[in-house]
Amino acid sequence: MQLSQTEENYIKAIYALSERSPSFDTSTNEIAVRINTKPPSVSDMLRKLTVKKLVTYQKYKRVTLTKTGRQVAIQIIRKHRLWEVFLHDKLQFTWDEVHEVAEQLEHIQSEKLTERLEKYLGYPKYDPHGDPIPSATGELKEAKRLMLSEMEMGVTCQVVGVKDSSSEFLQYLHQIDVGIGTKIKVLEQIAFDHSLIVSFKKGHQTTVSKKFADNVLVTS
Amino acid sequence: MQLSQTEENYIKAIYALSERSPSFDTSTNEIAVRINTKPPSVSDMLRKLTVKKLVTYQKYKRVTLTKTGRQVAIQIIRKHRLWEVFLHDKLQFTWDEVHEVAEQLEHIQSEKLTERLEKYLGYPKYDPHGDPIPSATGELKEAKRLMLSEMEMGVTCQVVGVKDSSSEFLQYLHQIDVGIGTKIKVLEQIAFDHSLIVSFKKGHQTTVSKKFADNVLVTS
DNA sequence: TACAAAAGTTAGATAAGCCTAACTTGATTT
DNA sequence: AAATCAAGTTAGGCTTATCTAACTTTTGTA
Ligand SMILES: [Mn+2]
Ligand SMILES: [Mn+2]
Ligand SMILES: [Mn+2]
Ligand SMILES: [Mn+2]
Repeated sequence: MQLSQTEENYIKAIYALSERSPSFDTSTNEIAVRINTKPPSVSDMLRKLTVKKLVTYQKYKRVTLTKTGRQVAIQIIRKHRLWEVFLHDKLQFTWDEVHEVAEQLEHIQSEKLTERLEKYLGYPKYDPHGDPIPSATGELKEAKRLMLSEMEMGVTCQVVGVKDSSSEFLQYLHQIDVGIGTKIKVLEQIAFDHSLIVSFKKGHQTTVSKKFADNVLVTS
Repeated sequence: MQLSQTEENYIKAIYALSERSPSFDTSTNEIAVRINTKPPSVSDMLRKLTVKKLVTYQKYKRVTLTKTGRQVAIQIIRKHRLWEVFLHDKLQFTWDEVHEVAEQLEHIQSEKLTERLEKYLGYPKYDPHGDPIPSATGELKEAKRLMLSEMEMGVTCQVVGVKDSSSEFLQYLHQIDVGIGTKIKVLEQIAFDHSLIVSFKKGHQTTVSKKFADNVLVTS
C-alpha cells in the first residue's frame, strides 16, 4: 500500500502512543499534541485510515492500529532507527542530531535500500538511543531497560537510551557529557525530592533530579 | 528558501532542459513532458516560481532560471549525485538502480548531511554515470563522459552508460560481455568505415562498428 | 499577409492536508 | 439524575498541486 508521508507520520504516532497505553489505544487529542496539529485534522485522518483498514476506530471512541497498521508502523520505525545508526556510526552525527534527519529519511521508499543499509551497518540491534531495531519481518525485541531512578543504590549501570527525546533533554545530556555507554553509579537518594547523587566514570560526582533520572534508561 | 519537493523537481527539470538549449531557456510543453504533467500545471507553477524569483518568465514566452534558481538546481543535483555514489559504492546498487532512489533522497533537507556524506564518500568528483558532482559552493565541472568513438587511441576508459537503450543494443552488449564498469582500450581506428579495434579487460580483442562506438558512453 | 496549427493560458473542478468556529457527545461531579 | 466540562466532530474555508475543456497568442507556412 502506497502511503503519503503524512499518513506514515500519523501511523507512527498512533503506534507510539498506543504502545505506551495499557489498552493499546490512543485518542484524537493525544495524537494532535504529538504531531503538532489540531484535533479536527486528526479526526479527518482517522476517517481516512479507517477506510484503508490501518486503524480500528469509531467516532468519539479511542483508536487502535489494525494488524496491518502495526506492521506499517514497525517498518517505518525500522527505517528510522537504521538511518539513525547510519548517521551516528558512519557520518559522526551526535546523539541529539540524528533524530530530525531520520524523521525525513524514514519515508524513503525502497525495500532494497533498507535491506542493503541494514547489511552495510552490520545488522545492528539497537539504534543510538538504545531502542531496538525491528527485523525485516517485523520482529521487535523488548529492550530490558530500567529508568535510572529505579536502580538500586551502589550498583553501576550503563546508559542505553532515553525516554524523552526532546532536543532540550538531549542537549542537556550532551552538556553534562552523558551518552550511550556512559557508566553511572547511584550513590544516594534524597528523600525530600527523590533527586539522586550519582557518580559518572572516575568518581566525578553530581546530583540529578527525579525527572532526569526518570528519563535516562539504563541496563545493569 | 524553503521549497516543496514539487517545486524542487520543477527547478531541476528547468535546469536540465535549459542547459541543453543554446539559449539557456525552455518551454512549458517541454517541462510538462519531462516531469510527466500537463501544460496547465506547468503554467501555474511558472507563475509561482516567478513570484519567488527563481525563474524569469513572461506568459507565452520561454522560461529561464534566475541566478538563484540555478543555484538551487545545482544544490539538488549535488545531493542527487552524492546519493548515487553512496548507493553505488557503499550499498552495491547497480548503475541503473541508483537513479530512482536518488530521486527521493535528493530532497532530504540537511546541509550537514550533504557535507558529511560528501566527506564520507571521499569527495567524489563524478557520479556512477560519469556526471560531475557540483561542489558545496556550486562549482560544476564539465561532464567527463565521451562516446567511445571519441576516445584517443591507446587510452583505457570505462563504460558508464549508453545512448541507445533499445533491447537490440543491450542484448548485443550483453552478448559480447560489455556492461557498466567494463574497461576498454581503443587500439586502432579503421579509416574506411571508422570501425574500432578495441581490447576488453585482459587483452581480449574485438572490432566494433562506428554505430556501436557512438552509442557507448565512457569516462577516461 | 492571412490563417491554420501548435503552443500556452485561463476557468473551473478535485483531492490532500490543514485550520478556526460552532456544535455534539460522553464523562465527571454534585 | 442533572448539570457541567472536556473531548471530539462537523462545517466551511484555505493552500498546494493536479486535471480537462475552452480560450488566446504565437508561429510558420501557403
Ligand atoms: Mn517522519
Ligand atoms: Mn532513536
Ligand atoms: Mn526528485
Ligand atoms: Mn546520475
